[in-house]
Amino acid sequence: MARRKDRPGPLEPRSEAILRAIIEEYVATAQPVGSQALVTRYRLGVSPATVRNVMAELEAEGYLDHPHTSAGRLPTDKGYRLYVESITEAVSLAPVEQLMIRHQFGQVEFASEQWFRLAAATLASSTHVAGIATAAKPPSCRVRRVDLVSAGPRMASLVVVLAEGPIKQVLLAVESPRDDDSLETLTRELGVLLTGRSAEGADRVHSELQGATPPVDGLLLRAVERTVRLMRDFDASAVEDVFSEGLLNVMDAPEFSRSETLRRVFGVLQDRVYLGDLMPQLTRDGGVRVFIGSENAHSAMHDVSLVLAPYGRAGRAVGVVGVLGPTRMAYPHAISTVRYVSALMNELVDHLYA
Amino acid sequence: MARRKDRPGPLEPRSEAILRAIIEEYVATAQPVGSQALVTRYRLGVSPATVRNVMAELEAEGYLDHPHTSAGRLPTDKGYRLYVESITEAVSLAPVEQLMIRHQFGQVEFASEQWFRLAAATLASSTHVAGIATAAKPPSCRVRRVDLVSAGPRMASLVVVLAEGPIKQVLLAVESPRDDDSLETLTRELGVLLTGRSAEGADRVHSELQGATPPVDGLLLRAVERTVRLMRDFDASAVEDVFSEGLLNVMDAPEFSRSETLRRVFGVLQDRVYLGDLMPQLTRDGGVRVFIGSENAHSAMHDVSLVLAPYGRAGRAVGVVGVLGPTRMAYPHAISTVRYVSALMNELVDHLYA
DNA sequence: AGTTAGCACTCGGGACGTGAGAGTGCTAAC
DNA sequence: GTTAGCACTCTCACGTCCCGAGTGCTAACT
Repeated sequence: MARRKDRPGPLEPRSEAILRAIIEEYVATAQPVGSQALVTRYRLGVSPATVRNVMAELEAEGYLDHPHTSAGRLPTDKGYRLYVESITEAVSLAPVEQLMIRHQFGQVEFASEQWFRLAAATLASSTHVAGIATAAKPPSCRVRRVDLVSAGPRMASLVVVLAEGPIKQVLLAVESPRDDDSLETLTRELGVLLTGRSAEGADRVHSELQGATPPVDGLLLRAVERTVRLMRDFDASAVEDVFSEGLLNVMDAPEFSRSETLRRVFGVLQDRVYLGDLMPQLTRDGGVRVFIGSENAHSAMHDVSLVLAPYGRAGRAVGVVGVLGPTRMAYPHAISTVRYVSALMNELVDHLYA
Repeated sequence: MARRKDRPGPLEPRSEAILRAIIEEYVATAQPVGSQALVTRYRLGVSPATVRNVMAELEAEGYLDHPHTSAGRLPTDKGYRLYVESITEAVSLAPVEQLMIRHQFGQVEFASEQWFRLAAATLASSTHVAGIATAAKPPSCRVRRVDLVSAGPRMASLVVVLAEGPIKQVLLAVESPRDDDSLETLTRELGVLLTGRSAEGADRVHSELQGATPPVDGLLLRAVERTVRLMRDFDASAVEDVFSEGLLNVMDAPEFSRSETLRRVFGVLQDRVYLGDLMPQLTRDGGVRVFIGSENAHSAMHDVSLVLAPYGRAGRAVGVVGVLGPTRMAYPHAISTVRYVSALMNELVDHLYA
């Protein structure tokens, strides 16, 4: 061997071509692939014996694995990683698919819950794995408007519209019945007190009201307090709602036909914290990021890969879209689809802030 | 046989006891159950041979089935139906479970999205099958409040608060930039025009505005038009959002370990129309209703059962809660849990309108 | 020196046969 | 009407066997 120096540096082109072929074959068949099958199916211009030698090397360097002696090879996470690195920039989505996706986005209310759901569904159907989308969320919020409306004899509904779009609603118990006029007055007072406030600002208002003499209306105070709480909650989380579609696609993969692992994966996914922790990485370099198997922080995710990209406007509203599938995933297509969808959503959001 | 008249009327008590035992055994084991196993495990006071005779009868009458000659029996949908009829009123939920469920409902915002999600999740975890809940929805809506707030240079967010709670939001494109004051004015006009209107009322307002001379502000007109549209959509659908949790629980059942059917089931479920069609039946007689396998209208649901109950206040806001699982389901527990949860939700909603 | 043909070896998995076990239906006795 | 007895059926688990795909190694080839 020429470069038997064991430097982990770049592989020889031939080795890389073989690794690539193995991965593509394995992704397609889910079967360990052997040297014979490879040379016949891919024009490699070398004999099976040579392929075997290369395979042995690749295995020694940790790119391939070997379920048992007389079985073919399959890629390790490290192997996938190398493969993904080599294709990330290259691939772009077929124009037909671009059109189909773009068309779908025209069908629903922009930036509504439907919109995010659609993003996830589109990714799912286009890649045949699970699609994920989080609602776009600004890093911090201000009160745009507050409304207190009656919701029954003993209940009032507090509606808080935050800058950049999101709306929050909670019910408040009303100890003594109020007529609509009284609520109207309270709404006006709330508006004066809270409009334009950040969470901290609202909190200061709350403190002042608490100490006020004479004491302010109890309902007013509680409304302010709830507003503060929901704003704090909002600021604290890095992502808003998580929408996922096509989780069943992943179930189809033979490696998951049954297992308990999938259920754990879904659990982790619904937990907004996990995606939230990824946000900084994603927004920092902006493009599509791939997390392969054991590269995922959470152990429940060690058998799946995530292909994620941020979208939105830094400082205004940002979210994540992407797909989740088995590590044995069609990365080129997944990456190009995610890239396209995120770019499209960027474009649409940009239009909003143009 | 005494009553060999073949009248489909009530079974002899002994036959029914045996059917009951078979169902309970089959639900527990998912294995066809044989006469021997039955007599040893349940004190039936008769010999296996007798049980076999009864089984043969039950099979002839369509309550049992027979995968192959030398296998045990398993219940048909008709068998489950009889069984369910015989237990529906009887069972009530264990006090411990009641407490646990009640406790959970104290943890989240009343009548929020979280609340419905919780109902589904509670049902799922308590019954180990999938839980379903739809958001409570009044049969028709009126405008409680309208707000138009800026959502970027070329966008405005239209927020419509409907009576009985629900809030709708859509984005409107703004052709020429508006300052906040101008939107404020529009909001006031919208309030005057729409507050208290039903969908029809709002539509009339829209018609009048359309013909008005001089023509009214284009954005105002569009805001009214969108309000009408979303109110119509709201009125048209019998159920609002459908929340489901624990779909994976169902996947665990051996009969579904893999199959395509489940995916179709989930698809149907997310389609609000299906549950919507059931609403009239559910609200009419108010209690828990069970739909077993082929009793379900949609063919995709022929392998699963639904246990559903309405909740809410007729004329105000109503929704559905329930569970979905394999026909081989622990009906007594499912029924009692659904009944309890729906009663609890009723209680909480009643409190609101007290 | 790298490449390749040849070859012995290893496993997994499908085909096959077999026996045990569970279950049935029928008949005849209780 | 119930039950014991029995012959029969079918599934399933288990062992055996063998084939084939695949490997690693060595020796020859370019």
